[in-house]
Amino acid sequence: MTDRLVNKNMAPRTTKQFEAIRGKSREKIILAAIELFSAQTYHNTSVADISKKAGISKGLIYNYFETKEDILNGIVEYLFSIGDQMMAESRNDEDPKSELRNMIQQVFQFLHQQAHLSRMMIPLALELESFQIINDIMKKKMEDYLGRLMLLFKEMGYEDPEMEAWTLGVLFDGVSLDYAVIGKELPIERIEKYLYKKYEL
Amino acid sequence: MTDRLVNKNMAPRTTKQFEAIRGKSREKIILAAIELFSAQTYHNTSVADISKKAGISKGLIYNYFETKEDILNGIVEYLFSIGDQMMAESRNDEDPKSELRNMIQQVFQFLHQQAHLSRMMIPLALELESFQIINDIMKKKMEDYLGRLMLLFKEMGYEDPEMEAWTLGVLFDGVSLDYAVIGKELPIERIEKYLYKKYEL
Amino acid sequence: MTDRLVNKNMAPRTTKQFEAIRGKSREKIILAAIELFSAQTYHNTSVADISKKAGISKGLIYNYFETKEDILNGIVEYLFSIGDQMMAESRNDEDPKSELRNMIQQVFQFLHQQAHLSRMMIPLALELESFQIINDIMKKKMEDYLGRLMLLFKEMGYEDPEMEAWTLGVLFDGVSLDYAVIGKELPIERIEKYLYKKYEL
Amino acid sequence: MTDRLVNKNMAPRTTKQFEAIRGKSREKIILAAIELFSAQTYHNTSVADISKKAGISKGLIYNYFETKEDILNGIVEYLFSIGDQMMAESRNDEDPKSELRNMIQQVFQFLHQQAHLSRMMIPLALELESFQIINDIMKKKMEDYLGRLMLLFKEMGYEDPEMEAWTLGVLFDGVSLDYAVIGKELPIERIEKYLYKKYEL
DNA sequence: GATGAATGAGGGTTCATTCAT
DNA sequence: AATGAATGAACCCTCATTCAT
Repeated sequence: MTDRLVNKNMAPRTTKQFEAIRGKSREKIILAAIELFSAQTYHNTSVADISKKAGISKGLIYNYFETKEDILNGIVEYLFSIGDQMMAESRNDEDPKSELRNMIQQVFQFLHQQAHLSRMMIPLALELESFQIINDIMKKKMEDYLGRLMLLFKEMGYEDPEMEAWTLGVLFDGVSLDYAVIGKELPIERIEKYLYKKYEL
Repeated sequence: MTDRLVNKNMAPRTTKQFEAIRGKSREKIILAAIELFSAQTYHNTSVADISKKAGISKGLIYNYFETKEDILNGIVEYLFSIGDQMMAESRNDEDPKSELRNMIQQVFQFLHQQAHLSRMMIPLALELESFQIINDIMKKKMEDYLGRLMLLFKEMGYEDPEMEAWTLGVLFDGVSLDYAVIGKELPIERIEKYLYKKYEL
Repeated sequence: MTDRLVNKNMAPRTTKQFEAIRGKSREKIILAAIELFSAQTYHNTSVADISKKAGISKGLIYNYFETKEDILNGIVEYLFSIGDQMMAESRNDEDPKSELRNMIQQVFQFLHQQAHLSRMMIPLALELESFQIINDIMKKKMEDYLGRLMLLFKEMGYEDPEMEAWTLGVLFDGVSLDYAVIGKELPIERIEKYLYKKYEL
Repeated sequence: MTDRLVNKNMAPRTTKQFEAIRGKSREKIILAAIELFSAQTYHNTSVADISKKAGISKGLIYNYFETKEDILNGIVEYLFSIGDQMMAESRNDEDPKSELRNMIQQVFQFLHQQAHLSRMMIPLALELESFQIINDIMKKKMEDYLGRLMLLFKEMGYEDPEMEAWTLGVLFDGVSLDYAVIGKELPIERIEKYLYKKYEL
């Protein structure tokens, strides 16, 4: 009789084991929720739908999230933890032009790969009162992003770097929205190239 | 001869009168729905809410609209009937520069006055499957709009009028989205001026 | 074609008609709830149970009561409107002895006929925090009742009318509790007679 | 010779040790349950609440009790084992007057110190069908108690000792109920004194 | 055209209980 | 003996829609 067998029959799981289980279940729920919220809206997705897609019971979701809305918080955290990583990677301080190029490239890459996320996040961003917490986080991130753009335009010698940054930021949001709405009919590749040319990158 | 006697003999007029009454309740419903959907989302607004705000009974709504979703069609029709009017007025063929200026001005004026409409329409545009009809209409309008812009940029001698038009169109959508989300913190006046300067209008 | 037939096919119900309908449904719900709460506790009775016993749909209950708890308020109001009537009738100012006799008689009559109401109200009275509103009403009624008893004992020349009143009031509650718990095994008739003898009524 | 070695060879002692451990967890559960049921009702207390307050896991509770309801049986047993002890102590056969005084004193002392227990037990006693077992035990105890009172009143020469006993017993229950409901606003000290005076103790 | 009572499916959430470890 | 993740039935409540009047 090995230790493992003894353990199996007599001892409760260790804290570490429980944590591993919890992590896995949590992620299953978040991934299922992202998929469904993107495809059919937060409001048109029931907790039962999520549990079904995640392959778990309805009740278990409330072992990990306090409310359905709380799942959104989980998603936002999850996405930003990925997003932050991505942004950090793009920050090569060589020169402003190549960094700006990187930033633009990243936005369009993101659209190509994760268009469904915009489809999920935009409507939520618009429900101001309901999801204030999410909005606060997004506003903070946006400011960071804009500040960075402004700095780059300043270094590149633009006359009005602030408005230049705003316009580009707004354009990014426009591209996200339009791509989410009309999809492939939006010529994102050509828009991307047009931007490189415009900023001489 | 009283109205009532006339009614007895002249069916067409009666029908018209009915339509006038119908029209009044219909419009009340649409206006109430616009207000509520803008302020608190389609999904967070109940049919009872609409009837209360419109000052009519819940049941009456189903005399004019088959379902709650059908009210959306009504709203879209209503808005476009106004929008077309607006657009026609801006079309002064004098010269492309003043027309472009008019178009930009109109977009920003609309934001100032009707920001809540974006807050309502954007999420709906994103619920692709549910509101395909709305989407089709919007796509058509968008094409008209883009075509017009392209023509103007061509007349103004731009190198790549197609992308120039797309970029401006996308930027308009970005401004709408961002203004709907962050409101007054978006410097729309300065963005507007920046555009006039950029296109030398 | 009579007026009635015309009415039937064309006009909405009058306000009065609606009120009549509402009154009937409301009472059906309250009576069903009293029966069920008495027999199996507030907590062991579901809203579905009530609707089933009342012969209506689950949803309709929320047309008349905001929450399940609100049904309790309705019950308390309903019972007190009956109770007040009863108490008013017993108040014959001839002489204190006959009035006290009436009051005692009433308590015991009530027990005989409505023992199940104690079974419902006592547990609720004990859930202090949850049903504060109900408790407030009951405390007020209790004070009135005690005040009345005190006055009677004073008029009857008792040495310590205040404690005499308290003791009798407490005894009433004890009888209610014990009768609710052990039922017929409590010799209420003999207790009643014993009280008449004790107070020489 | 260490304890562990002893265990290997002496099964009975091992069992005892296990029971000691079992006992500890069992008691922890019961004490936690009493505290919670008193403060917030049986129905408003979850098994999770109990396990948290007891400082053990949810699952462990089901090693000691078959169901949540079964915990109630445990509580009743526990309380009566204490109650019996208390009652035995009060039984000083010197003379009936001092014993009656002792009994009254004990009831009021109990109220002062353990009012929360009434708040827990009374609603449970009223849920007849669910907790029949508990009720049976209580009825038995009640009879013993009443029998004792009757004897005392007989020895003290009262005309109708049976009704005298019932009235006092009922009054005790009324005091318990009212104290549980209105708390300090019930003048229990004065009621207690009033009883001593009434029975000339 | 107009009313609002009535329905019933479905939504979010809780919780006693089980079970692998 | 002990843990807590997992289950699933049940609960309260909402709301689009219907219908008698």
